[in-house]
Amino acid sequence: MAPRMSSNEVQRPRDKHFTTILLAAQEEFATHGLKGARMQAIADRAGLPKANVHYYFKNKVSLYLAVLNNIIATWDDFFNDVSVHDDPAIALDTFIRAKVRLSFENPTASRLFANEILQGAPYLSDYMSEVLRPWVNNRANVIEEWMNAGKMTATDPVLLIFMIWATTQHYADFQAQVLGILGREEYDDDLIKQVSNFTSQTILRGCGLEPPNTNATGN
Amino acid sequence: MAPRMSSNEVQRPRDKHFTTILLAAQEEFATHGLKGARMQAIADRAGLPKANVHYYFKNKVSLYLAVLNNIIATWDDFFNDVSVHDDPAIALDTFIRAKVRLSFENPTASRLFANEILQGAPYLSDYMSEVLRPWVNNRANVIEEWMNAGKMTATDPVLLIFMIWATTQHYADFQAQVLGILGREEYDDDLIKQVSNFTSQTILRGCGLEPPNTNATGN
DNA sequence: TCAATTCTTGACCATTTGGACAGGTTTTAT
DNA sequence: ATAAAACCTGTCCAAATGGTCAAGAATTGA
Repeated sequence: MAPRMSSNEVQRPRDKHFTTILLAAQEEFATHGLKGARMQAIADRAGLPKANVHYYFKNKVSLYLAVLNNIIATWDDFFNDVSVHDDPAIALDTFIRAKVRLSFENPTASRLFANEILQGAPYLSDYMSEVLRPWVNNRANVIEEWMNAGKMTATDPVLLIFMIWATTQHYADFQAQVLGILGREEYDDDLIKQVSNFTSQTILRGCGLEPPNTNATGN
Repeated sequence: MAPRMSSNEVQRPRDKHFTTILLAAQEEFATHGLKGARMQAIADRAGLPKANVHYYFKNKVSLYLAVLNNIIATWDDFFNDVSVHDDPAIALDTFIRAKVRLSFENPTASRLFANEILQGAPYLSDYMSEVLRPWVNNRANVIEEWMNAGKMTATDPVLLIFMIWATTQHYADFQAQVLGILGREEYDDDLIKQVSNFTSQTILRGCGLEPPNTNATGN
């Protein structure tokens, strides 16, 4: 899965192609899924002959897995560090805004995941049960303690996390629909701000929290 | 696209195969998208030889379009009939619950749409701009009048519709993820109820509305 | 009854697709 | 300098795939 490296594990300059292919594959897989993706299309996106792609990646599935792992490794969630002692309004507001920004600025990763999950998450079932599930439960506990402390309305914290994911990822996964309905050609900073504000305010209010001052936060 | 019919336009018994194929294709396209879907797989799902599928549908794209049109024709939205004179809390609650129910009980249609939009909605751009866009704007106007009348908090009504879509469809499109995180094998009525209540309550509160009594509505 | 129409399907074909590979070029280490 | 290692790619191939077709079976209308 990784390129052959010299014994001291230092990446060589040539291995930039490795990254190029990974990104090209991410785009192709994100729009067409595993079965729908074409190795030739990936090679074209990368600007390389197909045989060169096969030099770096044994076959389509291993390339797909490399892309998935690469995305997962990149994720470093804001919400990780939040604890009971933090202010829930600020924590959730920060989390939501970060997710919206990610959706607008790096939609392909989100789309690739969406595609994988639409197909029944055949290559992510382990990740789901062994990584994501514990993460969600852990974060849900923090939210629950906020609720127990009377800092916010008591509801299901897991469903709250689902709601935040759904609303924010929507702008990555359904970009074509959003743009079509808004009658726009592309996303711009104004829309990010608008969506961030709306989403944060509506969800926080929905949890019985007072949204932090919008003008003060500035994004 | 339609099967050959006798001159008086009455469907023959044999044309049940038409529907069978349409449903089989819907499942295959929902999980693998247009490019990823295999005609043989559709034939297998339908329990028919591939050549028979081609008797009813000229080629893959025309079958895909037939499925899309069939789904769109099926949709009859609760929220269509709502007007300014209705109570926003009841109208939105009803809308949200209907969408949740649809997501849980007929997820394939939602997934097929998700797949199409992930690919950039190449076969739905007309539908987006000529049907969905007017619909959204029209419904947004109703919501806006509620806001102007002080019946609910003033925010962006279009983004509110997006939020409702996103949160409800999430349970259809990301079923594999939801089940994986909840550690369940399948959806059940309890979860529908739980999700309906949570989603309705949180979004309504987020709009400054008092959610209708949960126990009274019964679903 | 019987001819016209509709439906069914095994066999087949052209193209696409994932992938192998050999022979060559470039880089690296000594 | 030179051998070893890493990298590149044109060419090829077997399998998969979308789609055709002709011959036959079933149904229909008169």
